[in-house]
Amino acid sequence: MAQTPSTRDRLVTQAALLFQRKGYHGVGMAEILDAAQAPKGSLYHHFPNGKSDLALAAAHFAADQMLQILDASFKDADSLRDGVTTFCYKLAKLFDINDKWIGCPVSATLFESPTNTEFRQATCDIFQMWLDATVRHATSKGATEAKARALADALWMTLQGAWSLSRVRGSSDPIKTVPALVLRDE
Amino acid sequence: MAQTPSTRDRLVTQAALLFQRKGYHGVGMAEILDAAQAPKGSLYHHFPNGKSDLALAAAHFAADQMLQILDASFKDADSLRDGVTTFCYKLAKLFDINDKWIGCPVSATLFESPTNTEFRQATCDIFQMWLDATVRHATSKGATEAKARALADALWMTLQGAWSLSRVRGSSDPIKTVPALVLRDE
Amino acid sequence: MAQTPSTRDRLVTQAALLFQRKGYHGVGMAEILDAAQAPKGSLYHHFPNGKSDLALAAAHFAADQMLQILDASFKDADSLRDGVTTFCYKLAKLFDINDKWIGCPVSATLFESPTNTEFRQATCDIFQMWLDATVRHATSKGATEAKARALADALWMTLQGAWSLSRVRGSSDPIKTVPALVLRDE
Amino acid sequence: MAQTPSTRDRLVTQAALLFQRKGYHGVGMAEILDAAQAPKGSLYHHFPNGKSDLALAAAHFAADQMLQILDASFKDADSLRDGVTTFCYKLAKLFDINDKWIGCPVSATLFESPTNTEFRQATCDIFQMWLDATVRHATSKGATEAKARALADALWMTLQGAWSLSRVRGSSDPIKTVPALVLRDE
DNA sequence: AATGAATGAGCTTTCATTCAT
DNA sequence: AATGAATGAAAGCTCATTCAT
Repeated sequence: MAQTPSTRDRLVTQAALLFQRKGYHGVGMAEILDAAQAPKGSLYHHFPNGKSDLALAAAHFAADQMLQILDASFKDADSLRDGVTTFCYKLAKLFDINDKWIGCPVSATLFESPTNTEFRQATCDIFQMWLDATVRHATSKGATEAKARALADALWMTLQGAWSLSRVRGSSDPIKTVPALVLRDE
Repeated sequence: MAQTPSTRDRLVTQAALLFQRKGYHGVGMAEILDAAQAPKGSLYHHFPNGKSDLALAAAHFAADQMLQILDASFKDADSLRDGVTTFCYKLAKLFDINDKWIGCPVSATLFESPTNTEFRQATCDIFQMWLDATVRHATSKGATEAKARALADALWMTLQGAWSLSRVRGSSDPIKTVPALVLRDE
Repeated sequence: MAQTPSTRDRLVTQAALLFQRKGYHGVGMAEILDAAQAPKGSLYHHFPNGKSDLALAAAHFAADQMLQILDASFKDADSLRDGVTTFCYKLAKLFDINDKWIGCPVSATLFESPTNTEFRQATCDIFQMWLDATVRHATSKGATEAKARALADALWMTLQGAWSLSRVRGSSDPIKTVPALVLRDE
Repeated sequence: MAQTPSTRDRLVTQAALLFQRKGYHGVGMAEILDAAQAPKGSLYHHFPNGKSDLALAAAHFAADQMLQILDASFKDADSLRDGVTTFCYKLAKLFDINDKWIGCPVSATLFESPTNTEFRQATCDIFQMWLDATVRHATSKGATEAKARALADALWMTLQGAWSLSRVRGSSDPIKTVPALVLRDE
């Protein structure tokens, strides 16, 4: 049943991975096309605005993946603590199997320049989506609305920092310390 | 008494600023040369290895600046809480006067590609320098060695994330929440 | 029927001519692009490795031209002496109509540096191709295999030197003395 | 008694070697200065016209060396054949100890472009100097003036070609065949 | 939807040279 | 005689994009 992914899908998948590793300006179109095994000219059919369209699509794709990991982590969790911990350890594993060098798939992809408002807005929207989902999961595990919001904020901010530190140190340990840091009050 | 800075110094200063805003690959040599009012050919006299040498020098320069802000914040602080808070608010102000779009000056400058071990090592060294200084300040304000270490780790990791979030939101608020997050146990 | 040559063909032709006159390092890409009336970016579409790819293509193109001149010289020749003499005089004419400043199209193009093994191997292959063809023509005119080999060796070595001397003196006379030098035993 | 060579001498020696290996355009001033351990700014004191002056000095220096080898080869020679053979074998040895990649020190250094008349004239003068010396040695060994001239012409032309072929093949064998080729009539 | 050639602005870097000291 | 900083033109090459088919 496993179909060969379409050219468009391959482009998005590979772009997401590459941008996440080397940043928007660190990846060239040729590299993406090569990784996706896509012919040179076909890109602008799928993404009329070229690289920026592709980056946005890649960021949204990666954001959805992240959301799925979050949902899966909380689905079978017995507690808030359990859900957060599972989520962070899943991300730590993802980090390890990606050469210990991936960061937040969205900020790595969409931090392009101070003046790119389209990218900034998209990043903001995605972060809000993640925060909202986290709040939902936290309240479903018994947290108050206020506590859920505070936890979600702390979780995602700390995760951003943990990704940076993990890359620098070449170890997923910082990511694994996130639950302890954000759940101290529990 | 204020002397005109040397060409080399102007290059480092401007490069530090630009890399911090747009990342290593997001800044071209021409842009740096232009900002530093330096002629094209003179760069490779001071930095034989070109852009990468300049980026390393810029990162170390920015790292020292950060250290000075840290030292100044703790010098007149009455307590650990006071020092951390002053430090974060100084950074928040720095963020605001820089178009609300600067991140960690080191990771923005030296996150180039997974395989660049020289950059990764330099980043690691600078982070350690920051952590060591923070531990020193914390113990001098009465914290135990263990507590000082834990605080330093949490502070710098959370700061990394706060910078990201502040950029996304166009507001220094996330940076200002860092003290509360890392000092909850005090 | 004469079609406009393709961009690729124009690049190869002009590159062959320019390299032959000024050597690999003496010709810039801009000069070749200009001579071929080709836009800057198109070169790396046809020659992904840039200048070195183009030089190899140019050398092979020039080598084939040389082979055609050799074949034509021997085709209607009544004797070995006749073929060799016709060949050298054709080359002398070519030298004269090229500002009296062209050398061996292959060594001028591919003598780049001692460590460039790819260029050295290509040069070696082309020389062998010329030698083999010469041996074939010589035997077809009645020479023994051994004599044919000795003649081919002497011819091409002497020709190399004659080109050098002709350039220095600004006269095709040295080239015209080659038949006498290599056919003394006939 | 062995003095440290002057900066000027070191520049000429190293330039001669480098030009001979990589050609005039294949060697940069920085490379020469580095090889000669000479400070950047001092070159234009010794060679006001820069690279071209240095190349001319290097070519003349190498030409004199060649003349000394020629003289030494004929000084103790019992016959014309003996002198020519010794000379070629000395050159073959020189070729071998120089990574099997040196050519005529003069044409490699001074073949710059078709329009450089100063270089062309210098090359012509040096070749004439070599030819004259060879004629002198040949007549001193009993050859007639006419025979001596013919031999000198053949010797130097064949040598030029032999150097090319030796470089291509990475073997001094072609150089060693020169005596046989030019002395067939003896 | 797909293709490969074309495009020229832009990239980082190297060039031979000149300057003030 | 020597020095190292300065200089900008030019080097070879890559860029994201567009075009005709």
